[in-house]
Amino acid sequence: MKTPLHQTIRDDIEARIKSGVLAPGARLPVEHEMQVTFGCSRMTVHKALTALVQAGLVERRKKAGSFVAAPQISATVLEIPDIEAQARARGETYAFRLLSRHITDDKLELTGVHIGGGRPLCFEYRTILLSTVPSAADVDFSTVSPGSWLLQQVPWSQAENRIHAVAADAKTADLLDLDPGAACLRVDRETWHDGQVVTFVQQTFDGAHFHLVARF
Amino acid sequence: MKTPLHQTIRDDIEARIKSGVLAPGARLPVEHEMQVTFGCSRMTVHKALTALVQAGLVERRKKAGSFVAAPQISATVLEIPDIEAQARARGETYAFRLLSRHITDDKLELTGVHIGGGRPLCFEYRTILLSTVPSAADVDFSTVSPGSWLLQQVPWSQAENRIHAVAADAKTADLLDLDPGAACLRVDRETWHDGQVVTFVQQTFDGAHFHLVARF
DNA sequence: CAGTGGTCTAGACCACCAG
DNA sequence: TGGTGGTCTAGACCACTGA
Repeated sequence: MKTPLHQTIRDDIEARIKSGVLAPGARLPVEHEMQVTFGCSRMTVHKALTALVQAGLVERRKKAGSFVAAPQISATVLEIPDIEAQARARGETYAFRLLSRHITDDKLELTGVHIGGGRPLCFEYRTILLSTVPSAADVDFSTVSPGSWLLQQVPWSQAENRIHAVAADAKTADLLDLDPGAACLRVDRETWHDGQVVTFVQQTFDGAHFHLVARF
Repeated sequence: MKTPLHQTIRDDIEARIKSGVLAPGARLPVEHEMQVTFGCSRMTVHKALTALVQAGLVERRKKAGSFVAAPQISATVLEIPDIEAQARARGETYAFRLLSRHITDDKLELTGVHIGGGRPLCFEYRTILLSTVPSAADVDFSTVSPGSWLLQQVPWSQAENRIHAVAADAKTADLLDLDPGAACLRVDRETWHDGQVVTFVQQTFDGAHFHLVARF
């Protein structure tokens, strides 16, 4: 048997929940019982149940027991696109074309267009906080995409993405080769590191040719 | 000490990664060493490291060791809105107004508007597969939102969400009290249960007053 | 081949909290 | 207050895989 025992137990219970045999609110056997039915130690049962808790399928309360959790759509995993990686994955060329560069106070402001396969994919407006990333002032972003540069400079930051639908203004429409007023998907991402804001970026995509996918 | 030891270990390593003391690619001590430095059993160290692997901060390879993972923007957690719950959370009244109901073959087609605080929040077009949920044919959705009804009927399904930006057509604009052509955020969600499609829903939101948030 | 992580055991003590 | 889950131990064997 190459599949771990705790995985087998997890799958067994998960199948019973997803098939509806165990309805939401139903009580599961206590660890001591399952230890007997599966013929293993309590730790192994516990590991399986802990995984189910983290998956959101089970809720556990001391003294009360373990219960099938109430279903919830709320939390899904969203794949935020790495524009460069996506373009290259399609076998297309990729380039970042810098449009403007401006320094005010301690902020570096950039605008540019991500180009894949010769076509404009995304308009980007970005500010980089020089107080957090001073070296950004000396980088030539006409050859390097600021996104990938920052990813290497400031690892393991936290980010918040806000997803909007906006009408393309004249400038954006021109750059993305759209009709003015066309519906666009805009992703605003603020990135933090160690409590300090690193960068804020607005990325605007053609709504007709771009969408985000989130799976549960 | 009320915080678990494995949590302490996890936090310790996580802090060193996020502060940059441990850069991406850096090798972590082997479990046997950490067991000594933290003065605990190997299982406890293992539990902490396993949690870090699941969080995507650490990668582990047998014989090679444990390494700080390369940062990745790609995977974030998106909070798919429960329209009714959100409205009620704001202290507003909520209602679902059924606009049309139509049965073709084995599909039930519905359109309706989610209304919160007296204002239209979202236009919804939905198909429910009667072969999967036969009882849906007999439900009066003029009093019950089909989304919440289905959530109770078919627990623990899987879903895929696609997020688009679209221009409001005349009908949608009228229903949502928008100008025709206004940019709207549209969430298409297909729901599965046990390999069978349960429902497909298109929800259209006013882009000016609605956005999605995804945190990492 | 040997170092490393993955898994598992058979116990133990404790905090919590519903009955 | 006793049942339940949360945690932890000090071992053990094994699978994998990189040096």
